[in-house]
Amino acid sequence: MDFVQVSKTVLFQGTRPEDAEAMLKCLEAREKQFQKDETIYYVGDRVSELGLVLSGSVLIENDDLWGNRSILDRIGPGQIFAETYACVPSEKLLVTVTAAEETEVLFLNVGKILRVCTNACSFHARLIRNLLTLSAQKNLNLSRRIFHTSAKSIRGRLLSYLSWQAVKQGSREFDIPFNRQQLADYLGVDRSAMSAELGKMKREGLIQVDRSHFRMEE
Amino acid sequence: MDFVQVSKTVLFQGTRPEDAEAMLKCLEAREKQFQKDETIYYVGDRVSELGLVLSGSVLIENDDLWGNRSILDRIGPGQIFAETYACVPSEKLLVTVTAAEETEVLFLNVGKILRVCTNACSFHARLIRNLLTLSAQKNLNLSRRIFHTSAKSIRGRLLSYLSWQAVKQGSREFDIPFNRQQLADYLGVDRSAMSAELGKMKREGLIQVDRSHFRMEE
DNA sequence: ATAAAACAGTTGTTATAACAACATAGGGAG
DNA sequence: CTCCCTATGTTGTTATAACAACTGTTTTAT
Repeated sequence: MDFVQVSKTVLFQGTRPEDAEAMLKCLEAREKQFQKDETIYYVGDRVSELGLVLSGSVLIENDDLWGNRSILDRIGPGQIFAETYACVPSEKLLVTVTAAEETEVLFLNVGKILRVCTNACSFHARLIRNLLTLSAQKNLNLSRRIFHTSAKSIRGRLLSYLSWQAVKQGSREFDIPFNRQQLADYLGVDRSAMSAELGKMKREGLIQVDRSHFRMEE
Repeated sequence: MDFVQVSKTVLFQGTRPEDAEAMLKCLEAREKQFQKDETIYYVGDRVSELGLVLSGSVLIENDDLWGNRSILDRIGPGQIFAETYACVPSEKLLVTVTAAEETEVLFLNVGKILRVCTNACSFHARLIRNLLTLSAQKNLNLSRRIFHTSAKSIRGRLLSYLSWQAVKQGSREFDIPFNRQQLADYLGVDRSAMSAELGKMKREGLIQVDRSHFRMEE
């Protein structure tokens, strides 16, 4: 395994490669390879290990009762998945995780991470801190999404999201990291209806739009 | 301060009162009292301390640009608030926190919790673990809410929520912890429209309902 | 340079939910 | 018991968004 690579992941950042190596031993991490479209975790599973993507990528998907699959997220190299469930092992997965391509995953038992290592492996603290930070950040992302989708109208949702972006980027003029379809999915609305609403807002002089570039008027 | 009480809070659970006492010293916790309606944290603030409610309760509210205030949550004795923001101190608060009544709050600096205590105060580990578990649980709650509100129709949202309750409670027949208004708020729909939809589903033989008691038919 | 694919905007129709206003039922308190 | 208050259900109207089908535009690949 490439410990330099591991030490640069979101979970291990701040550790040195040789520390990462020691930690993986101590944590009895196991590595596994998946073929494209292979399922890694099934909806309804209970899990106690988080997954760290070493190469390739995995899809977090919502397969509903009628067989419709919608993709919620894509996790690439250096990112982790299922960490929330692994922190609360009693909860069943609401999602399915599959390999988007040929993928190598490193599984880490969160229980072991949390238990203070008897070998006085001091890096656990760092790992736990990283985990907490990641969890908190995810939390904020989820809260924000709920926030921006709490308005009933498309316009309300757009204004909520765009105002936040303006504040965040510290300017009335800014770019957003979504195309139209992605923004519509994020806000939970129909793309064409959203497009129409953006057009109306433009005509009313509320905003200026060009592709992913926006400007909020007074 | 009552250390027995503190040791029983969500954050300190699993510690002994005498440990809690040592930890509070070590963490330089500060206690503060608020009058009813006094603001504790303002929207837009950046914070590095989480709040532990010792007595009374606080409201987490969303005050929008037009002055409408909607209450997102109420945090009572033994519960914590602003912990997510305190874990990511660069993020501005999306909400305002006010005292719902006369309230005592203990403020704890998360940075200090995360830094390993030089006094080899071993209880930090416990605290951090509790914090991580709380964060993960909150995460799951938020994810679930997004899940249940991702359907476009009222019926879809109801089925998503009710099916989940049935699975969670391991029975087609179960009670939910909401009244109609609360459920409507949770699902982000109009109460009367939801009531109508429940009636229709009842007539179609999909469900049986009596107050907060539900039964899902095959 | 051209074809193909992805992206974005437009329009008309239809389905659906919000909203408002009211009706009814339940559950205390006296 | 009956009055009151709250929770819940009902209905009709209106506003709004979804949906489908299409056009035009930009990007990418060859």
